[in-house]
Amino acid sequence: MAPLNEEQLHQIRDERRDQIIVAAIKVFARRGIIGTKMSMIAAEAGISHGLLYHYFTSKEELFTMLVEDAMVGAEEAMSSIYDLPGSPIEKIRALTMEILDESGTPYFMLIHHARTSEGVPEKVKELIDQNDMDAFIERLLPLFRDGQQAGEIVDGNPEELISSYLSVLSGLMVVNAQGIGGYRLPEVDMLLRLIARP
Amino acid sequence: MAPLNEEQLHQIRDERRDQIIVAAIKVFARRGIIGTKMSMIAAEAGISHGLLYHYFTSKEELFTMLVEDAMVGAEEAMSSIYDLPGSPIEKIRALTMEILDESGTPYFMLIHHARTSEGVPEKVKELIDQNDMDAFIERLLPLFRDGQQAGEIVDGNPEELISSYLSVLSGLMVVNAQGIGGYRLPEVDMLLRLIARP
Amino acid sequence: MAPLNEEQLHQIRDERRDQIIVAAIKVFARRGIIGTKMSMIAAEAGISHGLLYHYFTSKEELFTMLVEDAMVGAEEAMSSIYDLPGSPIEKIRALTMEILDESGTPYFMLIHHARTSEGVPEKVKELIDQNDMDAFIERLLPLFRDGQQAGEIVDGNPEELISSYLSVLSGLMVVNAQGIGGYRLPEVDMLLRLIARP
Amino acid sequence: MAPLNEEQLHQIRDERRDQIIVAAIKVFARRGIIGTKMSMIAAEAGISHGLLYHYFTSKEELFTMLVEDAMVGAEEAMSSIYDLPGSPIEKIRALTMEILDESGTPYFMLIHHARTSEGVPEKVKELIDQNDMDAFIERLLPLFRDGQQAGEIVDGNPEELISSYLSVLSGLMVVNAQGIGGYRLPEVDMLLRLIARP
DNA sequence: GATGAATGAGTGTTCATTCAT
DNA sequence: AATGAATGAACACTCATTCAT
Repeated sequence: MAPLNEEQLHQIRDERRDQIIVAAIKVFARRGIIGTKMSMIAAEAGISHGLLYHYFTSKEELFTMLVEDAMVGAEEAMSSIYDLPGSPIEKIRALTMEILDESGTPYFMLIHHARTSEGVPEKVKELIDQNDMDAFIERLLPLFRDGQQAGEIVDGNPEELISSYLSVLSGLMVVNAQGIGGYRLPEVDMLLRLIARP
Repeated sequence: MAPLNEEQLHQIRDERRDQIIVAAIKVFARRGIIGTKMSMIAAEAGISHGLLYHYFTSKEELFTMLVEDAMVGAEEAMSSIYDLPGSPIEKIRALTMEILDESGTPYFMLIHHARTSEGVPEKVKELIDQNDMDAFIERLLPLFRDGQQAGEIVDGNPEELISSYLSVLSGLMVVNAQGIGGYRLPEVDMLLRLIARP
Repeated sequence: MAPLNEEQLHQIRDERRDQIIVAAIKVFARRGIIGTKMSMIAAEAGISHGLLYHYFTSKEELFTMLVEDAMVGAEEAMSSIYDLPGSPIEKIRALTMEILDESGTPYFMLIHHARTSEGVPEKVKELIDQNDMDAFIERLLPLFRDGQQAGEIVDGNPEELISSYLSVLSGLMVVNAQGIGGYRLPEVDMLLRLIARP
Repeated sequence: MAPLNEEQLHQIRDERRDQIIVAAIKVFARRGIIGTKMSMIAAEAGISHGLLYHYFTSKEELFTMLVEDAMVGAEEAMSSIYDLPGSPIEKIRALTMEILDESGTPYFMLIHHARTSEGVPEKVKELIDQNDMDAFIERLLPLFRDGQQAGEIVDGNPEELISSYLSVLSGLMVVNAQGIGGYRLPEVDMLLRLIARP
């Protein structure tokens, strides 16, 4: 009796959801939560604003979901480097390149906006504050320790090294995110000097 | 019945203007142009929101003026290091500390917001894009060249070095500006490794 | 391949229509025309909201039709008491119980909402206003006259007696309709004191 | 320095508040909380809708406040009859007339809507459910007991008598509230027969 | 100069209704 | 006939800006 079978329906829904998500990441990343109008997302996704609300209950919910996804994605990226071949410093080089790679930027922008904007549910901010940097440090600690023992990485408190290094990367992503120009993304080799032993 | 003479009135005007400017920098820097409500600035300045409009025609005008001032101020800071004693790298160290110093942050945040926000007249954005980084490079070029010749600074295209270095500093200011935590400001010595010869 | 013959289709149509009508009465009676969403009716009827529009052109049309039906039904109930045995006051007692009986309430609520809501076409309101009470008075007039002559009913203008009595009953239905509590449905004997000679 | 002194300001505020309250009661009473648009209240009060929000945070808050006020007012009306001269039944007659008087109707409509509508904060519904009828019964109990002892009021559980009687009055107000006609407000003497000993 | 009441354009969200399948 | 994705008009609420005092 059903005019569209279960599967077709499911497919449409998934397509639309993805359309919306892609559009939303793009707009949110550029403009933040306050600067983003639902109508912008709808326009970017090529649908009516009403349809957004078939898929997401509210702007807040949509943003929150994206941030959570972004955090999972960031952590996965962080973890994945252990599977890579090479010495610690080479792994860090690979990670650095992946982070600064254009495709990853929107996720970091999302997290940045989540941290600094107003309209974000307190719940999300706490989630980010607690999770974020500490979780990343946790992940990278073994790698940096190895690097220090191997003499590839400068001495000093490894937690501080990691958080400093990640802060630099985050900052670069934020200022570079909008292609609006002016800033320059340093070469990876330059960035590695922050932590690499000469 | 004439309660205030010309001069006193003038003085009040200037005082009020300054109050507003200080308050506006503070709020704009933290929240950006969209996230800032005129009422917030008024509250921060301790005046009524109506009075704002005696001094500035609009939110946009106020923001624009602050950005322009900030750019002048940043350039002055840049220039002033030539008056400092010490080797090139020591001057850069001093500049770095000044930039990252809390008091300077709002100006950079303003410029950052001007670059990335919507409500800003295109005219201002262009002004910033073209002026900003190039002007800074111009200023610092002699210093970096000296450093390279003295063997204190790594080889390579000095313009790229400068813009990379300033991009890192800008990024750090942006992610650190809100005291919201998570990020860590690296030590100056660590940052200097980006450009200093070992 | 012709899976259903004319008659079966017709039967389905009628069944669906009835499902919708029953559901709509229930929801409209409780929540009024504004408070009722088409999706509520669809859910109550166990069908999709899209299907509603195969059977009724609009919410307004559906509501209007129900009200008209309700008025016919109410008038029939009014008339039927003449077939009952017993003295006038006993007939009125029976009518009172039937009206206040839970099953009859939705119809009166519908009429009440039709009278007081906005979305209802003015045409329907007028219909109700003119028809409603006067038609009922017409129907009951012989009964009340008989009762007065038999000394069972208090003296006075019978039209006024009837409309007052019916107003009391209507009011009680309205305030009791939602089981939300607080109000109490008086005993029939108490209500009859409004018109019965002691 | 202040352009309008404290007192003038206060007066304006009070005037506006009252304007709004009067307008809101009128519109809410007629159309309920869902059927009432803020723009209707603004129009009725002769102000812009924006100004409503200088005085009340939200539609819900406005409605809630009115209901609370109405309940206080209703209780005061209830209590005041003890100050009246006359026998119990005469006091009840006076109360009945006051309740049914046109000026009191909006308050009861408000309470009615609060009880039956959807958009009402659960908090208010509970407040009403618990308070409302029981509080009224409490107030009137001594009076009805006196009346029964004096032989003016019929025998039977006085709480039930009171709640039945008040339910009848409430119902009449609801069906009569909109001047839309059809219904008839019974004479006080007729209503008193519900409880008065012949 | 100073205040805050007042306005209205703009944004998030809901829901009746349409339509491809 | 039946479904649910899709649209857009309507409404609550916010906030930059104006203006009487």
